[in-house]
Amino acid sequence: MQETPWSEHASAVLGSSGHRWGAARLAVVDVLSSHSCCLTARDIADELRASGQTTGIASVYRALDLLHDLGLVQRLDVGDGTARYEPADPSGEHHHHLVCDRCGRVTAFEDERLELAIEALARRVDHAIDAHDVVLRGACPTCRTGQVLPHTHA
Amino acid sequence: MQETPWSEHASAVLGSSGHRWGAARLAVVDVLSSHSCCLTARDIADELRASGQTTGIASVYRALDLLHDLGLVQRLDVGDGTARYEPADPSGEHHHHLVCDRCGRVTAFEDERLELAIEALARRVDHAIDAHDVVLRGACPTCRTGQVLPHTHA
DNA sequence: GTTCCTGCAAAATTTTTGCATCAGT
DNA sequence: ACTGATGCAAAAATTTTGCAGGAAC
Repeated sequence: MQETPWSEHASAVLGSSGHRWGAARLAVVDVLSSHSCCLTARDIADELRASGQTTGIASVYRALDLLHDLGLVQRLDVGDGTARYEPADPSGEHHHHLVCDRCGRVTAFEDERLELAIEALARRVDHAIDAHDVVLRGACPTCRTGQVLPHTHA
Repeated sequence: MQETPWSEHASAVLGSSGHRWGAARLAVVDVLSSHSCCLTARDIADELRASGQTTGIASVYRALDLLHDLGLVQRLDVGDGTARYEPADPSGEHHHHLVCDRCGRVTAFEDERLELAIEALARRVDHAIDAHDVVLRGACPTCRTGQVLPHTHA
C-alpha cells in the first residue's frame, strides 16, 4: 500500500466523486499503482488472492469499470480476447503498445510524432475524440532471433 | 456470390496455399467480400443463417482464423470484448477506426500523416512490425448533438 | 481412397448480473 | 441508520475443442 502520484490522484478523484472507499476498490487501486502497464482483471485478482485478500473477481471488474468511467484507468485490448487495464497518468502523458505476434508479450512505447499526427487527425474528424489507442504488432527481438518462448499471455 | 477484387485475391491465395475450398470458407469469404469494415463472427454467422446456410459458428471462427493467418483478413478489437474482422486489401491500403463512446458505432477513416508516423516509428523500434491498429474513441456527431441512440454493438 | 473440412455439441474463458450481507459515511 | 459496496454463485456471451460424418482433391 505505497503511495504513488497516481494512487494519490485516484484517491482524490474517487473521494470527490461521491463514491465510497470499499475494500475492493482500495485493493484494485493498490495493485494498479504498482504496475504501469497492462494488467488483466485476472492478473489483478490473482495478485490479490496471492496477498491473502478475498476480493471477488466481480468486484475487480466493478472497480475497474468505475475507475475507467472516472478516467483513472485506461482500458486496452491487444487482441487476445481479454481486456487489459493500466493507470491513466493525470498529466495526460500516455504510451502505446507493441505486441509480439509470437510470444504475446506487450511492451510500451512513446512517440511524439505519432501523438501529433493523432491530435491533428482528431481535430479533422466529426467525432469529439477523447481517447485513442495504437497497437503495433510484430516479432519481438527475442522471438525474432530464434529463441522461441512459450506464449505468456494466455 | 459476386466477384470482388478481394474475393478473387482470397481465392487465389487460398488455392495456392494447399488448402481446400470447403463450404464454410467459401461462405465466409463471400460475406466478407460484401462488407469492407468490421464484422463480428456472430454477424457473419447470422448473415449466413439468414441466407439459408447451415454453417456452424465454429467453422466461421476456423475460417476467419485461417484467413487471418494467410493475411487475407485483418482482426480488430474495438474494446467491446468481441473480435471484428474485415477483408485486408492486397494492395496494403488500409484504414483505421473511430468508435463512438456512446452508441458503439464504428466508422472507418484514413490518414496519410498517421501512416507515415507509424512507418517511421516501426523502423525505430526493436520489433519487426508487420501490422498496426489505431482506434480513436469519442462521441459521434449524432450522439454529440443529443440524439441518444440505443447501443448497436451488443 | 485419403486427407482435410464441416457441423454439431460440449467445454473453456471472460465478463456480467442477482442477491443477501456487510461496511462507509 | 441508510445507502452503496462486496463477495459468492449463477448466468451470459464469446471463443475453442472433440469427434463423427462428409466433401475435396
